[in-house]
Amino acid sequence: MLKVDLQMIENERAKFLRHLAKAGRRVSHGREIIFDEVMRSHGHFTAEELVKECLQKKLKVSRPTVFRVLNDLLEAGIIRETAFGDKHRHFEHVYDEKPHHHAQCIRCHNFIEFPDRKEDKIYHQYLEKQGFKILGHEMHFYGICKDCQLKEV
Amino acid sequence: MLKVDLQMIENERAKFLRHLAKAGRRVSHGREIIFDEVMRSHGHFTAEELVKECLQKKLKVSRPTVFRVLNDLLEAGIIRETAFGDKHRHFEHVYDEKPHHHAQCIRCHNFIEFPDRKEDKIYHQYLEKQGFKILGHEMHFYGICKDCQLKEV
DNA sequence: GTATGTGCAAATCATTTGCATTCTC
DNA sequence: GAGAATGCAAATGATTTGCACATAC
Repeated sequence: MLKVDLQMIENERAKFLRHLAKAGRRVSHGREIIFDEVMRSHGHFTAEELVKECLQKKLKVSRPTVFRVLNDLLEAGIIRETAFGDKHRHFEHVYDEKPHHHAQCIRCHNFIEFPDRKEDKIYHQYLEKQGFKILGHEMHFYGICKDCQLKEV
Repeated sequence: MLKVDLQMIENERAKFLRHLAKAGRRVSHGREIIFDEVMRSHGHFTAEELVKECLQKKLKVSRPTVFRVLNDLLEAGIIRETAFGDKHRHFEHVYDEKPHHHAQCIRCHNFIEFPDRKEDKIYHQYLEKQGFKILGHEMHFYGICKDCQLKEV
C-alpha cells in the first residue's frame, strides 16, 4: 500500500545525522536502531507501540532510550507529534509531505488519512482578524470504520 | 463576555438529576458542588484546573471526587471531552450548542473559539466513500495569540 | 438500614530523570 | 580519554482504585 521510498529514507537519515552533528550529539547504536524502526512504521504510531515493537524484536534498546530518541527525531524534524485525546503520545512521519488529516475509529482506534483541501482557509480570516498567528492546524474526524461496522451485531 | 444563562444552567441541572436518577445514583454533596463549579467555569477547563479551583475555595471535595463527578457529567452529556495533545484532560460544556472549533496559543495555552462553518463537509464525501461513519470532528489551530506576540522581544 | 458516595492512601500508566556504566568520537 | 548515551531503578504527574467510614434515600 504505502510504498517505502528508499531515497526518502536516506534523505531523512542524512537530515537526522546533520541535526545530531550540529548539536554535538553522537550517532549511537540506539539512535540508529530506533531511526530504522520508525522509518519502517507506516503512518501513525505511538511511543508505546514503538517500545513494544522494539522489545518484541529484542532490539537492544530500553524504554527510556526509545523516548529519548523520539525527542531527538522530533527536534530533527523527522517526525511530528499529533494531538489525540488519549494518554499516549502520537507521532507521524514528516517526510510524507502532503498535508493531510485524520479520521480515527472509536472502536479499533485505527486511522484513515485524507488530504488537506485547504477549506480551513476560510477560518484564517477570522483568526487573523483576532491577531492570532496561525502556525498550523489539525482536523480530526472520529467515527466508526467500515470493518467495525461490519462486525456490529 | 460570556453571559451566564441561568435558565440554561437549570436545564442542565435537571438533565444531570434525571441521569443520576435513571442510573440509581444519588444527589450527593460532591456532585452538587462540582456541578456548580463546572457551570461557573467558562468555555474550556481541564480536570486539574477544576481541582485547583475547588481546593483554593476550600470546597469540601477531594481530588478523586472531582474526577469521579467529571465522569458522571460526561455520562450525563453535560460536558464533553476535547482532544488536546497535552497530559491533562480537557473538557467543555455541551450546552453551548453552536458547533465550534478551537485555536490554542502555544505560549500561554489559552484558547480562542470560532464557529464551525461546515467547510469540513467537503471531507465527508471522501470518508463516506471509504465506508467510514462520521460521528463528529474537531479542528485545532495552533499558533501565537495577539497578547503573546506583543510580549515578544 | 442499605446501597452509594467519600476521603485517604496506595496503585496505575505513560513518560522522565538520576546515576553509575558503557560507548562514540 | 572526555564527553555523551544507555540501562536500571526510582521519580513524576495525572488519573484511578481499594477500602473503611460517612451519607442519601
